[in-house]
Amino acid sequence: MKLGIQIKMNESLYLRNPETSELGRNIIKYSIELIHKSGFESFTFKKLSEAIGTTEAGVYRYFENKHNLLVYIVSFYWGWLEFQINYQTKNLKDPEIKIKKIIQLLAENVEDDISTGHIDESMLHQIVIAEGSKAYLTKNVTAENKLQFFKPYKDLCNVVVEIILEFNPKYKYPHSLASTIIEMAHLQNFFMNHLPSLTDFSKNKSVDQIVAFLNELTFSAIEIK
Amino acid sequence: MKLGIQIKMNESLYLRNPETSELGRNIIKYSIELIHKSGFESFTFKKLSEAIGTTEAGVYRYFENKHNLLVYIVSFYWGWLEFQINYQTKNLKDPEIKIKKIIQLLAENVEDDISTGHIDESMLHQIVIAEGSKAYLTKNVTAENKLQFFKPYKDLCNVVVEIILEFNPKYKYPHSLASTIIEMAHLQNFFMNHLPSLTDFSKNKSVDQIVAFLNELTFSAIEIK
DNA sequence: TTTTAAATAGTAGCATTACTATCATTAATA
DNA sequence: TATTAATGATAGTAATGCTACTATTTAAAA
Repeated sequence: MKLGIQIKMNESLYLRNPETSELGRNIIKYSIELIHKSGFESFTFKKLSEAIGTTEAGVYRYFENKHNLLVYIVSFYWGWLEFQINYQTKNLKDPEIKIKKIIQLLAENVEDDISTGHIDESMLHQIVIAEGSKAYLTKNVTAENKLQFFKPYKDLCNVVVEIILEFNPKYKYPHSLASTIIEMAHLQNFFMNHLPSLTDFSKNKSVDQIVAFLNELTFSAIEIK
Repeated sequence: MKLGIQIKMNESLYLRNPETSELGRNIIKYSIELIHKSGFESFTFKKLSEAIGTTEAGVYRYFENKHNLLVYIVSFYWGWLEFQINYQTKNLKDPEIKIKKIIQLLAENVEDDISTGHIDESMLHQIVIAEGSKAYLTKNVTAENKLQFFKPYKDLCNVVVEIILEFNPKYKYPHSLASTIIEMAHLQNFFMNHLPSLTDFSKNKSVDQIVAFLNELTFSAIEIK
């Protein structure tokens, strides 16, 4: 039996669970490829269905629209990342080491995780960097938030909050700092690669520099004076 | 003679300078209103032209597409904000006070600045919070960056960089910290209003808390040990 | 085994979006 | 007055986003 991570997805994200059929899994697989290759704006269900070898209507049976599909794959990423973080920090006692591990996992380039079969986490990571915030930057945030569209993101944020408070229970802004770390791990990566003058990392484009920046920023903020 | 701030816009953003005609100024004015009201995704040149009382083709004579129009109004905002920052910090000597002033100007709700006539800066501020990052989160960033689409943003970032280095010339990440402050001044505001559990500001929704968070974060990062 | 219903796939179409082209009219300028 | 530039009106095209309907396969019940 093959060992696989099972990430339970919010049912209101889809019309039919894409994990339950070959077509469904292909929708996820090829949408990741297409969005990665040409960006979310130029991505359409028409192009996706042609890539898969099905029809537009076939895709619409699984997802109401491309926005929900984006939220689905982004949510999958956050769920997967939370799993990685829990797995890789569960034996660590020192909250300082845990935070450093988390920052590294957030910022570092992902290698494809074979345990999830058809999903290429490395591509997914790139998508979340470039398109992730489009999941919540819409006029429907409030409605979608009520449907729990952003729960995986919030859950991840709360994992970070807990460890920040473990390090310094008196720190006043654990949630804002956690969301700052998560967002900046991605945004500084995007800037480094596309708008390097907004960062200090232009020389060799290594994520290690982002990790160093975030470590300094985080620990100088939460250290107990 | 009426005193007005003149913000020189990048010419490759438009086909015809919208500042030079009534129709052009209306395009800017009503696009800010419509994007503010219904969001950038649902904004179309058709709807805009109907709001103005012209035709779609009329709008297309000024802007190649709605993306360039978004970049135009977002750029205007950054240019306007840089002007405000320069104006309000020019007599300050102490870099600590300057940084605090900048953070306040970045995070605080903008009141409409009558000196720019048809442009409502308060609405514009809301748009930049919710839609601003869509200006650069595209597959064309590199090409658009070469055309200087993001220069006003970078210029503002550099203003912050200079003052950070004035405070602590040895600080290693002035650019990344500056872009973090700018992005977070907006994103924490968005989260506070729409996804409050990602922040620590849910109670009374005051931007003062964002200012306090960013001040602490910034000065703990750059203080000389 | 046949019948029948459920699930799934494919076809076709429509309204909107994102643009482009043409031509007449008006306003500004030489 | 002639010329140019800006606007307005109208039309058209291709792509997008989505829906309704029809055909086919599959699986359960008779």
